Formats: sequence, C-alpha cells, structure tokens
Amino acid sequence: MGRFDIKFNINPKLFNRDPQDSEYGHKLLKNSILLLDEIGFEGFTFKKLAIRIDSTESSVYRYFNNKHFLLLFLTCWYWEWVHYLIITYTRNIEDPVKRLKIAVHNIVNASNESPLTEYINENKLHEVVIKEGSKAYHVHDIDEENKEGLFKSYKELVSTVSSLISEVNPDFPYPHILASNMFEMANNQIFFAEHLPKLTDIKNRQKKYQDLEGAMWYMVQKILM
Amino acid sequence: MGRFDIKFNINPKLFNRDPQDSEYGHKLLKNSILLLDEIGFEGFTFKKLAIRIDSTESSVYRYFNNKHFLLLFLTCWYWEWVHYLIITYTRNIEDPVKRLKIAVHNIVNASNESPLTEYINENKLHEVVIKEGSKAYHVHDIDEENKEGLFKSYKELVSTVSSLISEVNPDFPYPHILASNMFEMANNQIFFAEHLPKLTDIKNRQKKYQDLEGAMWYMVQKILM
DNA sequence: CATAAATGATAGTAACACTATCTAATATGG
DNA sequence: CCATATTAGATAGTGTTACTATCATTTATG
Repeated sequence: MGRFDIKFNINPKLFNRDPQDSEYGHKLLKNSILLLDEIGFEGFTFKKLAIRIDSTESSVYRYFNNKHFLLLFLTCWYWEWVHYLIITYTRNIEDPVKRLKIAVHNIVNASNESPLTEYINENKLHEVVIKEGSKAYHVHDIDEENKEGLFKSYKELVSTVSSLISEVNPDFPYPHILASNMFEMANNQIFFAEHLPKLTDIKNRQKKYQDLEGAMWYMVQKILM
Repeated sequence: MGRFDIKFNINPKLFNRDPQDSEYGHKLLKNSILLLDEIGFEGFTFKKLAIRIDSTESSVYRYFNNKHFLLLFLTCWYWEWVHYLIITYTRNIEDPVKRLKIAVHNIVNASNESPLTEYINENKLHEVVIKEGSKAYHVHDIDEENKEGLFKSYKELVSTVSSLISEVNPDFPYPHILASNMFEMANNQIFFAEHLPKLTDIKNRQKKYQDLEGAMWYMVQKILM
C-alpha cells in the first residue's frame, strides 16, 4: 500500500476480506473498475475478472460474495471520495454560497487533481458510477441491506450537502430532496449527454462537465436565492 | 382484446410477436408486471414467468428475446401512457402554467382514474418502473439500441414536457434537462421515500405522491417564474 | 524456522439463458 | 366443413453463470 494512500471506512458487511488491505485486493479493485467500464455490469463476471488479473474465481470470491457487493463497494468508495472532496474544499470557506458552489463543482466533476490512491482510477470509477451506480441500490433486498447500514455513505453525503443547502437558505423546505437530486441529476445528465442527447441540453460533449455545472448552479440559485 | 383497449405503438424491434395482440400476450404482460414487482428484475426469469402463466419457456421466448427487451417494452408502455395522460389532460387548457402543472401532476402520480386496459395494472407498472425502470436504459448496448430507436418513447415524452416548460418561460435555457430530471426525480424520490427515507424530505408515506408533487411544483416555479 | 494466512488449482452443482425440434391445439379463409 | 397456417406445448440439449468445497502451494509474520 502506498505510503500516503487514503483508506475509506466502508461497511465490512460488504466484503469478506477488505480489498484495500492487500496487493491482491488493489489489483482486484483496479481491474474491476476497468472491466466494468469496458463490458458493463450485466456482462461482468468474477470469472472474467479472475482471468484478467491472472487469478481464479475462488480467489475473487474470498473478497466478495457476489458482483452486487463489489459494485456497492465501489459505489460506496465513490460516495466517500466525493464526501471527502466536499469536506476538504469547503473547510476553510466561510461564505455559505461559496461553500455550496464548491459542493456543486465536486458533485459534477468528481475529478482528481491529485489522485488519492494508486489502485483506484477516480475518473474511470466516476464513469462506472454514472453508468452502473444506480444498480447498486435498485435491488430487491434494499430494505435488508439498508438495515445493515450498507448505504450509510450515501446518506451521510446527502446529509452534508443538505446542510450546505440549509446554510444558504434555512427556510427552504426540501434540502434532502435537492441534495439527493443533485447527485442523481449530475450522473444522469452526463449519461444522457453521452448516450441520449435528446434528453438534455448539454450539447458540447467536450465541456459537458462545465456546462452541466453551469446548469445545475443556475437552478440551485433560482431555487434557493 | 377489450373493445375499448388502447394499443400503443411500441417499436417492433423490441419483440418477436406483439404481446398486445393476443390473449397469451396479455397474460404474459400482466404477470410480468406482477412478478417483476414481487421478485425484482435480477430474480426474474422466463422460466418463473412461464410457470406462473401455466406455459413454457419456449412460448415466452416467442414474444421476447430476453428479459431486458421485456422490461424495456414495459417501460416504453409506461412512457407512452404518461405521454398520453399529459396530452389528454392539457389539450383543452390555455394557460401555460396550468398546463405545466398538469404535466407535473401526471409525472408524479401516473395514476389511472380509468384504466386503459384490462391486462395492464398501471399502478403496479408504475411501481415496477420506479424500482427497475432505470435498468431499461443503463445497459452496455445503449448506443446500438438508441440507433434502432428503442428509446423514442422517452425522448418524445421529454420533448413534450420540454415544450410545456418553454411555453411558461421561453428564456429558460435548460428545458430538456429540467424535463428529463422531472421524470428521474419523481421516480427516485418515491423510491427513496419507500426505501431510503434519509435521502428525501417526504415523511408521510401515506401521501407521498401528494407531497412530492408539492415539492416538485415548488422547485419548478422557483426555476421558471 | 515454524506456523498461520492467503492464494492457486481443480472439481462439482444447480440454475440460467438460450436454441432446436416435433407435436398438438386453434384460428382463418375458401 | 375442410385445408392450411398460425400459435402454443412438450421435451431435449448446450454453454454459461454463480456459486461451494477441498486440497495443495505459496507467501507473510512472530
């Protein structure tokens, strides 16, 4: 493990062995992201992943019980990471409006000026979350999994953004709706810009993140100020 | 087929035989919705469906090549239906604000005062779309499927709502973003209210549709007026 | 150096996602 | 009413997926 790598606290019920703690785990995470990006969640299997990292199915199963938990792990990592970015970049800012603007920026871009780890490509992970992330919680067992705390990362992230919203306008009655919608909207609209452009107004695919950030900030301002 | 049943034009590339045209097809659609609602898309198989309708796997395959196309068919039916509701209920209204308000109402509620068909339970279908609908277009083959026109229903629906938005405020620069986000937001927030309440402000699960409609209209007004 | 922990190798099973073929029932058109 | 086409049922089979189990081997640790 690199000397300065950050390790996020992710619910241990998601894995049998923490992939953040071993070389093998790092290889597993890194190539999961790449493979998910290449062939999608439906086509993804532990067998294919094992072959890709010159390993075996049984070894992969020692880390994760199934690909759903792996996807949820990666999604949690993403949520933790965005949360970390928002906390870090708003820490020394006083003005609530500026603080919220920084949050919007990090929600949309989730870009890594300085990557946190050697083994997670944050940009590729963001693309995976855009394409597959919603499948991590649109599952039949959601209520049981929620009881086990598997979505804590997302709930805390939404809670933080919700507070930033309320700082800007304490009278706004729907801070949680706006916060969770900002995340869903950001990922959806990037997905639409790439694949279903008729569903969005983002025309310039070169600077889609910038355009989306502009659109989101425009709406947030109208709603809150 | 019931005498007054409506039949929507759904892209024939989605099926081998149009299930809207036969008794068997009706049974198939009706029970697909119920079974998807009960066990979720991941657990759903053609075998289970076949057993449920006292039929065989091979007969189901004569209608749909795989469960993805079946889900997309149902989702298209839902989009066509919401589109139909919006067109119908705004037809004789002049005031653009009232027209948009009606659209918001139908997006959120998608309720059937008078069901269109005997074989599709619109309320159950709505629940399935809330839980599973996004999986219909978060697929690896989205670009090819989009080329084949498989998402036309959604694009037209968003286009219609986008126009209603522009009628209210022709200067608003993001009518498509707002329109598509209204659909995504409506279904997501209902899902959150049911399963991840920390992500929303909708507290009263008895009147969640009402509360959500209120929240959405509040934000739409702020954004446009 | 001894022991534990992690990984590899291999095998096996039930379910899933189809495809093919043949038969039986049903509808339709003349 | 018969001939024919259409539709559904029945059955079989195949490769893949999603695991579980066991045992051997390698690698880390005290």
